[in-house]
Amino acid sequence: MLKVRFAPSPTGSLHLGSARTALFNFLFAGNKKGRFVLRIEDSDRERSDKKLVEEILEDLRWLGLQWDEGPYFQSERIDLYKKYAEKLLNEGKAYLEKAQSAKRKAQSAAIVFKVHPQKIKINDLIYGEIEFDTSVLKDQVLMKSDGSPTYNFACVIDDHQLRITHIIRGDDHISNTPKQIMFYQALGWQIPEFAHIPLIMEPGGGRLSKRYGATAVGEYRQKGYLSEALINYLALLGWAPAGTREIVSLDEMISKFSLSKINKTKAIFNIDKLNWLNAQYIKQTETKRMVELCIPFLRKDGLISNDYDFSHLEKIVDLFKGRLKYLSQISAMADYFFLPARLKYSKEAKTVIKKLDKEIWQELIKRLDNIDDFTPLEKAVDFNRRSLPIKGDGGLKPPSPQTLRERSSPTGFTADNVEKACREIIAEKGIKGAELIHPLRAALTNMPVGPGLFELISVLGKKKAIERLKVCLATLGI
RNA sequence: GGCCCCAUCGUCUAGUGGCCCAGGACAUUAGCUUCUCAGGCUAAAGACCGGGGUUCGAGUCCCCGUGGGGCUACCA
Repeated sequence: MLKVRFAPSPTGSLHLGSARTALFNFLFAGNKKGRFVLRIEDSDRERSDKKLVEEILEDLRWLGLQWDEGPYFQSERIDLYKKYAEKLLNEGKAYLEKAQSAKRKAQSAAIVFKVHPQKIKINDLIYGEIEFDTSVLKDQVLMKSDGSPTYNFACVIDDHQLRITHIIRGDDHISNTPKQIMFYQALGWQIPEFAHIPLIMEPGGGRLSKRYGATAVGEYRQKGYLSEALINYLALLGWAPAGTREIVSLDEMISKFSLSKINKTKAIFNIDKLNWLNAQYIKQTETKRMVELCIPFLRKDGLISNDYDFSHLEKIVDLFKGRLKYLSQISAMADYFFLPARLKYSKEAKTVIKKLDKEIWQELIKRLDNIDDFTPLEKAVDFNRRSLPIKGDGGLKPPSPQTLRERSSPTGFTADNVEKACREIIAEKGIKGAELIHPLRAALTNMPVGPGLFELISVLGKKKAIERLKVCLATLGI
């Protein structure tokens, strides 16, 4: 049975580079119908944090990288490491070394592995043949004097015990491989296959670090990246499916995945391309799901409360779906749909608004007001019948006129009708479209940019639109 | 310093000796679309690190140089 593992250490949040390592393990296991094991390398008690473990698990689940087995914790397996270290000690393959410094005086001795000179050759599934000479290596500590195992030793014991067949990890571990192979040899264990994947670098060169920007998966989630987009981007960094398509689903990646297609070159992280991919995914996503994804951001920014109107949100989100790079942008882009009429305008907005004559403003309000906001009654009844989620039509109570009015679809106040009204004024007053449209946008949104104005007004609704225009004109003394 | 790894447009990559005067994507620039921005569409610009070999033929194989990265902990 083919088995791989992902073994993060909880000394920090899940890093993008680690996430990519997890992804490649996941893809390989999926492609080969093997098992994907999760192991937490928390043998360094001082630097490990329980809270971070939970966070890492959550990030992995969010990414859709569900493991088949585990998580195992190294901290719970100390006896195991000790047992094998003592075995090597008894066989004369390791020796005790008394602590040198005064600081470690009270502690017991470390168990140190005796390194014998030899040539070790590995056949890396990505890099190919690599040869090492162990004569340049110092003797290796197995168990520290505080009783905890060193990384390389614990790693070997665990990978063997867990029957890991393929070790896929970052290429910063290449130099650790010969050390680990010596342990496998000394213990008489079968050596697994190795595949080292290149690290992710930051634009200036050097490992991707906080200096550059967000490096933790959680930060991208919080900013409103879709997990599919992040996965897609990470996969594309160092691996390319056949063909020229860039947007690839997780299932497709699994079926097409192959370790031999992974590049040996380290890849530089590029936020622009991630943004582009994320925008593509946002555009593709069904509006209903987009609303659900946006709700937490709108709530966090205090724009909606518990009793939001889902169908209205759908219309708003639809307006911005094609313009978002990531979800958290929605609040700043769409806040005017949620906030009360504006009393303060930017200098630029004021200037634009004042360019339109008072009488045109008045005419505009009149025309908008003349657009019928409600569906004829019969249609409204139909609409309600279809939309009320009550089983068995027979038991349906006729809605009150009040409910009917509230629930009726505002089919009259459409983008088309709003545009018609505006175009009429434009034609009658002999002005250019932009001369009316820009001030109107500024008055309604205080923004120089945004979605198509007529659609925007339609979604804003007749009542709100007119109220805002009136408040605006009063405030600016027009 | 020692050991190990890597090297195609600014970035991610395709390319496994002839299909490559090197293809795609992001970013950039220009045009079109339009009420703005975004988007969409079209086009342009842009790379085989350098030097030696091998071969009829090299981005592709070998060597050297240069550059980048990793390891060199009782960190993982």
